[in-house]
Amino acid sequence: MTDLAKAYTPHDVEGAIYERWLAADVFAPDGSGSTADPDLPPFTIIQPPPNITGSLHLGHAQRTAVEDLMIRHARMRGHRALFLPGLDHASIAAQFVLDGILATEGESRESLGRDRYLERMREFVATTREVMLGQQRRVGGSFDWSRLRYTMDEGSATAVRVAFERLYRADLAYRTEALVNWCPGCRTSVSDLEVVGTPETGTLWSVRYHVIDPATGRPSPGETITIATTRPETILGDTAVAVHPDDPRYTSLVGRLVRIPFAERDVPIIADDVVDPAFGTGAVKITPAHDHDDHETGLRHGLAAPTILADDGSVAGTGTRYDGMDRFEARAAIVADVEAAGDLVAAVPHEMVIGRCQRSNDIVEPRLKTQWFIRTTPLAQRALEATRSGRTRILPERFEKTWEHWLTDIRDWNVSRQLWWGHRIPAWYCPDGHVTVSSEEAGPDACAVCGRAAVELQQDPDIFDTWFSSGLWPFSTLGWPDDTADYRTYYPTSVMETGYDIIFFWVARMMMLGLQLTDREPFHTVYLSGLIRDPLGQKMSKTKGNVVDPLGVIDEAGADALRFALIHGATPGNDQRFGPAKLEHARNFANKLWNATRFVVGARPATIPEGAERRLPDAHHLGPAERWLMSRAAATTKAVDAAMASYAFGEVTRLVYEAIWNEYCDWGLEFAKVRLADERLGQEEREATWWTLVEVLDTYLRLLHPVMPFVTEALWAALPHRVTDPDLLIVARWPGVGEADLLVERDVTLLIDLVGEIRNARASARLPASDWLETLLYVPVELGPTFEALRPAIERLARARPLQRELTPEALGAAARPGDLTVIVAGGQIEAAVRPKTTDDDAGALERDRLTRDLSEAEGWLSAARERLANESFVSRAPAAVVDAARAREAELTDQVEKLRDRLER
RNA sequence: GGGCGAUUAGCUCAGCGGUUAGAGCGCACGGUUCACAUCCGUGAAGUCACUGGUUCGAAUCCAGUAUCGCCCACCA
Repeated sequence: MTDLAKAYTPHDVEGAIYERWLAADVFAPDGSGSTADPDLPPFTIIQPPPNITGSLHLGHAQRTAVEDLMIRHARMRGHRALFLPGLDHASIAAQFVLDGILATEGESRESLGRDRYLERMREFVATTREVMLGQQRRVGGSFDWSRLRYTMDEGSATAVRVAFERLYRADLAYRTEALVNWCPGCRTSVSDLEVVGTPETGTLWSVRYHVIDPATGRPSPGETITIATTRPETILGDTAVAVHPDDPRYTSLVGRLVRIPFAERDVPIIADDVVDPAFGTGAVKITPAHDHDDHETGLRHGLAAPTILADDGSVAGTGTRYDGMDRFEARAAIVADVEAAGDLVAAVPHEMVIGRCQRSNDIVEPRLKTQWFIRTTPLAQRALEATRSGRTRILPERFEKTWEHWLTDIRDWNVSRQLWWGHRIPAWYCPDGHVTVSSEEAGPDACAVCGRAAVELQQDPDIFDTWFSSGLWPFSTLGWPDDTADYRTYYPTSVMETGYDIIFFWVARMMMLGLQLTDREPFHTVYLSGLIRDPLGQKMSKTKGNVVDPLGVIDEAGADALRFALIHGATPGNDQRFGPAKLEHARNFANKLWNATRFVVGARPATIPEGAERRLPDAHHLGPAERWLMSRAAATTKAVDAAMASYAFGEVTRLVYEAIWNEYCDWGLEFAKVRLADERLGQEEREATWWTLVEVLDTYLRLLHPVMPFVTEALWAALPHRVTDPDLLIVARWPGVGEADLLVERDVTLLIDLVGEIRNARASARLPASDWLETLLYVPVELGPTFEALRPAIERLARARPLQRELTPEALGAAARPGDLTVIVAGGQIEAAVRPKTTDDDAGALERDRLTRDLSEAEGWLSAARERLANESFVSRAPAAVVDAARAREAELTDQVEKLRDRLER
């Protein structure tokens, strides 16, 4: 049982509660503690698996908070809610981390060799994996830990092999020599997505090539063609010079040969449309093995494509003195040599976009390699159909445009990586070059083409892009390719929540692979969160040192506060800044809730025994405040349901925050305090009041639970429960929408306004806050019963006592004295005269100031309202309800102005 | 070169066709009333970036402009 005598300390509350949930086995949808209704469809979220070598950052915490919110809501609604946790082996990222550690030990990938390196990686990963999992627990994610998965576990390995084999058989995976993005720093190819275009100022060198005299086969004196290049080292790989076919400057040279410096190779001058005559010199060197455009050009013209770079980015195989130099060293040397030869025509600064490796920041070199590719166009077509048909929805909707654009122009996906940590590509090659793809764990028995024995086959040394296994995540985690019970029950999943920054990397790949391999959309909704930024709006990064550790935040303010802060005021797809102010706001809210509950529990009338079974408040004994509370709870529940249905989670927190703080605590508890202490009331009334507080608080705890699971669970335990309630809030039912009582809402709102106006009048006149002041007041007959029921509370909240009620406005006017403060609520529906203990000129002047201010304000609104109603089109075209409301408003303002004028003239 | 987003109170952000545009923080003034000073009360503070248009009515819809940010793109 939660000890409410103590002050709220999140740390004490949270640790114990997670253990209770685990012990009760409520996380698994089929766990012993589940209260799910098997007739309802299941609700599944497969969490984007965090990197196994990483540590939790705010982005992870946000992800878990949002996903867990949806999961807990679905669970309370009675769905079998599966929140499947996982870890990603993060091939290249993990190797990057481990390589850094090895470097400090004087070791390297090469020094260890593949087997020892992988052994070392497995040890490393074994130590890091628990860190991330423990952190996910602290955030409060209600994961089904019994279904924990890992992208390098056996299930994933099988899924990867089977997926690849099926793609191969469907001719959607192919092996070919192609230009790939090579990162010399990482010694692997990377996908187009991992190349980051970086604007930089380079140099555009103009170099004179010598044209060959066909008669002598030697450079013709005086005949040259000047090419422009930003990468002079690639001269060594040139196999042509291209000009535009319609460029008159070069027409005569087309078809001639030109000598490539240093390489001493004579290559043709060709004509091709790709050349822009206006750029540079209008003549382009063609290096088919190291440039995307040139590669295409080379294919069109049947050019050779010599590779001039080694894996580490050094020049190799050119037979020149540059062999062995790093590419940038070679560049400098070549420029110097060209200049020495008198062939450097110009060198001008040039703004350009350089492709850098997302991981190592090294400059990526296009390079020819024989690798595996996924044929994406047919897959993308199906993915596009999924969103176009609405079978899968992307939120916020605007990202569908980005999605469309990318999938429409998609290029084939290079999935081979020359790394070690990851899933080995299940392709074997026989000495004759035949390819055998097999999903068998032990590999094929024989070459699929020529039947050579397995011993003669060599497996491809490469591994898959880490996103290949991630792309299978929604179904590989549920047992696919086997037709398991989990797969049948929980696939397709429901919502895929992730950051918009990996929509292509991951979401698109899951969609493409999911549709191809399972024939279903892997989820019906993609919810894209924004990124978390620091208080200055900068992206959080280790190098900037502005990364916030969620665990530190949780230690300080609690996971509930962290979750609330991350969800409150955020909208999907929009970045949000995160700082101490938001966290403090959230923690204060948790504290408020704690104290409110403490009050309710402590306010139990003595006639109700401790531990009494929950009772619905007896409708006959409810006062207006109680009915108001119940009606407001119904309205809030309805609004929260609407917000949940539209994934407006920031709106959910706003609604519940306001209902709890500004309605329940500010007014509900204050009204109740008076009524619970009112000796003139019967036992039934006092009990009904208390049961109302319990009932409404119970509703709000349920509504808030998905956002702040720990504190709500702890507090709920301190409230009496219904017989049908489970032991834990996490598996309790989401509240139904109760009945609205609009009449009582209107009346109570008026009386709340009255208290506010009296307080305002007193504060404006600078009367001591603690004074009880004699007050005369007029309340219309129809409001009478409500007023009388709340009179003791109004007296106390307004510190207005004695409170003398007059029967008519005229009687009030006659009884009021000069010096009394004038209070007019809602155009005079309620009026009051508050009598200061002493009158002085200062107070009188302040009072006149206030009334004058009120008057001019009211006059402004009134003239606006009249203008509006004077507009013929408004009256005839606007909906009747709007016009009626405007008329009522005008009438009210007219009264207000009249009364204020009257009062000021006296 | 395309595309997207943002621009609302001093700051951080909600709101995205209907009376007087909201919150938190900050600010000013006042509070030791038995849930909470992680609190309570009162208040000040905004031509909703700009220009046009649609509409009875626009912060909200449309078009354009400006500034900032992001994504995509093979011009050497």
